[in-house]
Parts: sequence; structure tokens; C-alpha cells
Amino acid sequence: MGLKKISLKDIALELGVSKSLVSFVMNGKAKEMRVSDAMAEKIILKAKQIGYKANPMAQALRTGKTQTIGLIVADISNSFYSKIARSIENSASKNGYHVIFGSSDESGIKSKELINLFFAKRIDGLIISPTIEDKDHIVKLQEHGIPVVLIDRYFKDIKTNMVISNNLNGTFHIVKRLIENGNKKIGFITHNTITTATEYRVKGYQKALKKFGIPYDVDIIREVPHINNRIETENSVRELIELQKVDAIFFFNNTIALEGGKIIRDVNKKKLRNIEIGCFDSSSYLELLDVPYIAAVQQVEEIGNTAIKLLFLQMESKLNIITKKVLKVKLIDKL
Amino acid sequence: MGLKKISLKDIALELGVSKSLVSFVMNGKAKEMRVSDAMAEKIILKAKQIGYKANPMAQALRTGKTQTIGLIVADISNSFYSKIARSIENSASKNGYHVIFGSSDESGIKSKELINLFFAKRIDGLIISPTIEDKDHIVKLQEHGIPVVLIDRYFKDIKTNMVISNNLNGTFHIVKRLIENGNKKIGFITHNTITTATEYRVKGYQKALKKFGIPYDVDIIREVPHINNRIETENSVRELIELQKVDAIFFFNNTIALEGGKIIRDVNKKKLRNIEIGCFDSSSYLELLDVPYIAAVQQVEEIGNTAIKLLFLQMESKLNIITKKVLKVKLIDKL
DNA sequence: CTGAAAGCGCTTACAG
DNA sequence: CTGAAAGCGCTTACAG
Repeated sequence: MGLKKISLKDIALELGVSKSLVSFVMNGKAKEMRVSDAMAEKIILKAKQIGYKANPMAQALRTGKTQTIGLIVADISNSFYSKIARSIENSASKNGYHVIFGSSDESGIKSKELINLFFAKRIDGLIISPTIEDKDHIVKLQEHGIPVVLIDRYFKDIKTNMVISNNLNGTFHIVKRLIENGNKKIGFITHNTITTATEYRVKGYQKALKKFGIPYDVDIIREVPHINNRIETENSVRELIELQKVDAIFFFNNTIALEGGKIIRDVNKKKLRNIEIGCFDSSSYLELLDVPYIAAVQQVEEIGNTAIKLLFLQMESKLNIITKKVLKVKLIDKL
Repeated sequence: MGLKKISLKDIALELGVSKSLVSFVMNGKAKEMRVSDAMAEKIILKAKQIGYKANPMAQALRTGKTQTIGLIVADISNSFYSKIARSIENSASKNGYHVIFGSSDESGIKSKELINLFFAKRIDGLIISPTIEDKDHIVKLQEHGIPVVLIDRYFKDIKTNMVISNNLNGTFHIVKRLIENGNKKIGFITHNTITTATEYRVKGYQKALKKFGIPYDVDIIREVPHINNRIETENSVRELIELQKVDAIFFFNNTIALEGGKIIRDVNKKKLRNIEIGCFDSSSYLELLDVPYIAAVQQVEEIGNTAIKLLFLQMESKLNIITKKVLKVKLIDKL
């Protein structure tokens, strides 16, 4: 079933003109093609009357452009990524594009599958928070002429546009502040994924320790899975506090900080100790914990906005140099 | 630029057979069309060798099917919706479909625009959390043969498949429990949007009051915007507590409850009062508040799973009756 | 200024 | 079992 679809031909037939003419007018090329104003108006009117809408599949087949942008993230249900998705959606729809999305769960296999799938779907551009395994696929995509923008993490040895936060600097300032506040032994709970984001947060941590002559101690660094990590996080926090006797803990991100923070809150409440928290990224929920913390807030919306802006520039071939946009983070100090 | 695209013709040419034959084999119709096994194998092998991928635009143009599902929600960056999006994505991708999404911000204008846009994009089906203004557009979509599944709210006077939570019952049990716990005056902070979700939560609230002979008092009902409602929520909570002297407050959802909950926590902390919280929907953050609460948790993932299941059934014309799936909510009692 | 025609890459009746 | 051909609905060089 379904109502009759109307095409260019219907308008052309009703008006007794050629499809070409109608196509030109509908695509705003009336002036360029020197179609008479009267004719153009007649066509536009008729199109509106019978409710003509160009078939995007036919256009895509003909032009090779699908007006579709792909977005691949670790998990669309994670608020960091869903906020980015939202800001990308806003810009995209303003420009007549729509967004298809996929979640990789930080799995290289899934991520590469998604890239292949989106490539097969003929996306016009891709914004991706890649896993370490995606490099070759991304290079290939670019070789096929498909613009790519990386977000959150990147590859040092391939040329791609990217938008990231200043991980090293943000972490450095958090840990520095923790040290200045009197903490000598600062634990670190990080993800087990291998990305530049994890790498540079570790570097920022090390840099701060070094500045104050505090030795880097692998015994107080813990890695937890990027998902379903509640148990590991809780255990790690307990170990760091009870066995390693840390004064403070720096968390890789707010999800982990919240899990671990509950343990810390309970410890602090019992007046056993007063553990302080450092956290990359923040959320309004962190303050609910009622634990002294310092956090570096990412400009999440801006990551999405900048990424799509860079993507559009590439798509219009107006971006001639590789752009690496490093966004500042904002410190929230509740120590 | 871009590498050479390979088409059916390339395989046909290389193998000296017709495109039809290749098409049949690639679509798994070899047996049906009685293509010889040897030929089928040869074609499949060659396709793999030269990396053939059917052009979905051409397929879509020819078949009228785009393998695309539309998802329209109030806000993809809201975790309720992004979790639903994730479960829809999972099922869709397993079945070779991809998902395009749009956020309406509860605006009828935006929502209708999105429906039109997605219709023009020739989606094969739509899952939507509609605004009250979307009714006619949804009916029209269905008349065009496009399957639709509503989530979270619905229209009583049109026939559509839907997945919702048991709003009335969930609310009833929350408020009932609050009353049984000794609260006599229970405020209600709800959204200003007009949906069946808001309607039935109000009805559940009223039903519970009635059961215990407590009069329904409009002075302790407050409406706040669905978004950016921090100030309104805080003010409403303060008014209800200070002026109206309520014993407890029932919140429409967890976003509002968290904003309002901070105020309540402070009040309780100062030992001024001991206000209890009721909340439709919950989150792990609610417990951080350290305020006595009772919440009804929605089966968020199941909403997405059921919606996409119903959509696929419709798309396969295997759903002959309108299905209204009402999911139970789970009570979390921390009073 | 305008029309006829080719072609994007498929699928699928139709004919052998 | 297999091939030639039409057609989905566009855009765009080409010819007048």
C-alpha cells in the first residue's frame, strides 16, 4: 500500500515542460540556467500544490551524496557521547544532513564493522571516537575521499582532523592542586583502554608528581574496565585506601569517580580518614557526594560543534590543513 | 577523488555473465532461481576478491526500502532516551538496519518537521515519543504505509502500536507508600508538557489520595518546564516546603527530583524537617542524595527492545492487531 | 531559454 | 538455467 509517490515527471507532465527544467528550478538553479521568472514561479507553485518532494535516494544515486553523517562512539547511552551526539545533530539538521550512529563499546571489532557498514551506506562524512584498532580503516576511508574527524582521542601517525580536550594539562592541574593541598600519596584509577586520552591523563599525572619530586608508584595505579566496572572500581578504591594508604585518588572520568566516590564518602563519614578526589570531567552529581573534590570539566557541546564544523569544512573542501583542535578544560575546585 | 567504485557490472563483465545472475546470487536467491552451484560459488568468490558491496542507494531507489529506521525523542542527550536509543541501535544493526535520530525538545513544530524530514528521507519505520501536536502527521505516515511505534506516551483516539510504562499504577504505589509512611500532605512537581505520561501520573497521584480520603489540593501541585528548569524546580520545592508545609514531594521524573532533592537534602540536614521524596524513574544518583525516597524504575532498555520488535513485526506485516505494551515499573523503597 | 537523452547501480518481470 | 531490457527518480552534459 502507500499513497502515490509524486516525481519530477508529474510536474513536468502537468505543466507540459521537460523534467530538466523542473529539476533546475527545484534546485534553485533557475537564474543560473536562465529559466524565465514566470516559468520558475509556475513550477514552484505546482510543486507546492501537489506536494512534490525530491526522492533523496535518486539524488544520492545520481550525485553520490547521501546527506548523511556517521557518528561512531563508544556508547551512545553514555552522557558524554549523547551530549556530543545532540550538538552534532543540531548542526547537521540545520544544514540538511541527518546523522546515523553506532556504538563500538570500545571494541575494535565492532568499531571496524561500523566503519565498514557506514562506508557501505555511503556516508558523506564520519565523526568517530576511535579504538586503537581503527587506524587502517580510517586511513582507507580518507583515501576513498570521505572526510573524517576524530573526537576524544587520535592517532599520532596519521593525518586527520580532530577535536580533543587538553588531557595532559587538565590532569596536571588537578593533581598539582591535590598535592598543594597537602596530599602526598595520590592514587590513580584509570581505564584499561589504550587511547591518547588515557595516555595523556597518565602523563599529566606523572608531570605533576615530578614537579613536586614525588616518585611515580605503579602500586597505586589501578586499571578498571571501561564498562560494568563497579566491582573493580570499588575494590580498587578500598585497596588504595586500606592497603596503600593513599591521601587522595584521581579518577579517569566521572563515571568511575561516582562509583569510587561512594566508598570514599563512607570512609570520610566515619571520620576514619579524609580522602580527597580528583576527577577528569565532572557532573552535577559529583557534588551530591559531599566529598572534597577537584574536577576538570570538558566542553562537551563544543567538542560536537567543532567536530561537525571541521567535517563540513572538509566536505566543502575548504579545509586545506589538518586541524587539531585542543579544547581547554575548566577546573571546579571543591577541596 | 575517491577510489573506483565497483558495481554488479564489474563482476558480470569479469565473469562473462549477466548482471541479473550476479544480482540473484548476491541476494541469496541462487537456489530459488536455480543458478548452478558452481556458478554461484564463482560469483561469490569474485565478489569477495574485488570487494564488491551493493550500492544501497540504488537498491533503495529500486526497492523503495532504505533499511533506515527513524527515532524521534524529546532529547537524545537525556539519558532516558539515549538508553532507549542504544537498545534500538543494537536490534537494528543486528537486522541490517541503521538508525537516524532527531530531538524535538518537546516542541510540536520541531517534532512535525522531523517527521516530515524523515518521511522525505524514506525511512522504513519510525519510533517516536510524540508531542501532542504530532497526531495528524503520524496518521498520515501510517496511511503512507510506514510502520510507527509510539514510546512513552500515546494518543487515545488513533490506532498505533506503542510501548509505555505503567504510569498510573507506578505513581499510585509510590504515593500510597508515602501516605502509609505517615505523610499527609504530599506535593507534586510535574512537567508542563501535555502527554499521556503526565496525565496518568497525575491520575495515579489522585487515585492514591482518594483511597486514603486525602483531598486533592491544586495549591501543592507545581508545573515546571521540561528543560532548563532548575530555578523553577528549586523555587517550587521551597514554596511547597516553606509556605505549603508539605510532608513529602512526588517528582515527575528523576531529573527534576535531583534538582529538587538538593534543596530537600539541605532542609533535612539542618534538622528543620524530614521531607521524603517520591519519584517516577530512578537513577543511581538519587541514592547519593541521602534523602529518604521511593522511586518507580522504568524498564528503559525493554522499552527500546519492545518498540523495535513491534516495528519489525509491522514491517514484515506480521502484526495484525494493534499492540499496546504496558511495561511494569519496579519500586525502590528507601524510606 | 528549453528538451531529449544518458546514466547513477540496482532488481525483476519477461523471454528464451 | 541464463540474458537483455525496463525502470526506480533523479541530474547534467549536450544539442538546439
